[in-house]
Amino acid sequence: MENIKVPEEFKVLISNRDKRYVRQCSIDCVVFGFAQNQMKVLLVQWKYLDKWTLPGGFIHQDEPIDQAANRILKERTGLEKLYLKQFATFGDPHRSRSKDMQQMLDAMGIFLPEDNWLFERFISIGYLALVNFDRVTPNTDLLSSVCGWHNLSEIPDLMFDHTHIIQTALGTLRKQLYTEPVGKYLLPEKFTMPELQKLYETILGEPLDRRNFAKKISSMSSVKRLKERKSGGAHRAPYLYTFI
Amino acid sequence: MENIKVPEEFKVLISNRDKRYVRQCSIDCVVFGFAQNQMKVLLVQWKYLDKWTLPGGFIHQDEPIDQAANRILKERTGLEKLYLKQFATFGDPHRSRSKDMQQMLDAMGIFLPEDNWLFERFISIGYLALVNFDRVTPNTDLLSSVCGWHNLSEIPDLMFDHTHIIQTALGTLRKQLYTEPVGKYLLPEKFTMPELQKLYETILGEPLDRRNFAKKISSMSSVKRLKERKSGGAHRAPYLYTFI
DNA sequence: CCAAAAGTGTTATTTGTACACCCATGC
DNA sequence: GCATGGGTGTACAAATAACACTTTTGG
Repeated sequence: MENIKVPEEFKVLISNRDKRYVRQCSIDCVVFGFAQNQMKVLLVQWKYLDKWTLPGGFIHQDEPIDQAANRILKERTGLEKLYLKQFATFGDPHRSRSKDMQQMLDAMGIFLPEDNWLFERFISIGYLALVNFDRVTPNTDLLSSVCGWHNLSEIPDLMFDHTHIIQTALGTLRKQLYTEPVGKYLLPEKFTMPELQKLYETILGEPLDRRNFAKKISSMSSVKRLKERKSGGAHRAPYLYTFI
Repeated sequence: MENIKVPEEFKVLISNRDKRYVRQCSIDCVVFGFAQNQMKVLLVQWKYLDKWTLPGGFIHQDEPIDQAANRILKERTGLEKLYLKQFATFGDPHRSRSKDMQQMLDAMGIFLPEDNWLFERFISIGYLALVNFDRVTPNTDLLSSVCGWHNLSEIPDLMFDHTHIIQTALGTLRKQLYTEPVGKYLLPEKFTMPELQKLYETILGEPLDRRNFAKKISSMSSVKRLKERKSGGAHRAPYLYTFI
């Protein structure tokens, strides 16, 4: 373990937590993207450990929680503005599983007293984000070796209760499908009706009728058909649409 | 102020907070009841102060948050089982308004250092409860002089952001009106169709058509019409219904 | 000209909404 | 017998669901 180099500033942070952060509260973000006809979730892999988590962080003492979630995701995705909504708060006392935390610290060669704040119970506020896949530049930080997309259907083993958090977020997204313009955030500015339909089918996990879907979407005032068509593909060129 | 008698155990609790509770996290409950054709909200008035708040409390370190909310409400209402759902988490850094807290302590003749935990920022998890008005026995505790029902339309000035929390809870309740069997929790076991309709109209704040309402409710499999009618009232005796 | 995808319209069913008359009861 | 509230049905409109053919394009 001696050859592992843990950044000094990290050691300071975790061994002597400063008072900048709200105690025992954290934020976990489920960032959904859509690409290659798959729903994607942004995950972070921890250095010195082969485990993944959701991107998350802590809340500054003077910071609104929505703003904290935005800050955390700006660091991870490079995006300043994105669809971001609180969807649930997770407060099982065993959700943080200090064993996972211990394992991570062991892997880094860091040994902390039992009363260190990292072993405290955390209550986590879950945020659901929708982003345009192509605009995201996943960023690592001091503690993470990889930050990247995973297919929602092939999520690796996650630490803590993060699998459960993703499932809850997906349920929330499904409920909101026809009340929030999810395509506006998940698709590029211009998109075709079949692309939008595929997005809906992927989120719902079931096929939809093309004609009824087009009718339903066309009745939404926020979706506008452009004069252009998407050229380049094989077969008949589909119209492009955009959200106003 | 010298003649105010503050319980000794309370002084111990607030001046030297024990480690039983999760730091900087609290729970606030919006308890809705229905009586006299009015929506009611349970509020607590603080001793030595003329201000009201929602019933709330803190979370034990080893306690799931849903269980904490249940414990808090059992103390306040006497009810073990009630409809109780997390609906949002409130995390504005100024929501707890330490000025309110200071005023309360001043009124009690208690002077605490600035770094006392009571002046910390609190992030509060909002719970929405639906209860049968008649089954509730509102209870006071060490710190509260009154715990009682208020008409939702005549809520007094509340401390902190509790007015906002109630508004958010009401919005949540309205959205859930036709997906959750709210009558099951807000009305007595047996009720009439006009009573149920009045409940819905009160929550929505708008009149509904009698025939269409009855049709809609009758199509729900969870509502059953009994053979009995409600006797005693003037005019034609209405049928009784119940949730299965 | 053929395969593959995109565009479009009609019908039947269900759901929602508007609306009026008769019935039971207490006074 | 009348005022009040409770029970019920029908007709129209809107939304939903099922379903098939034609057009465009590349190869």
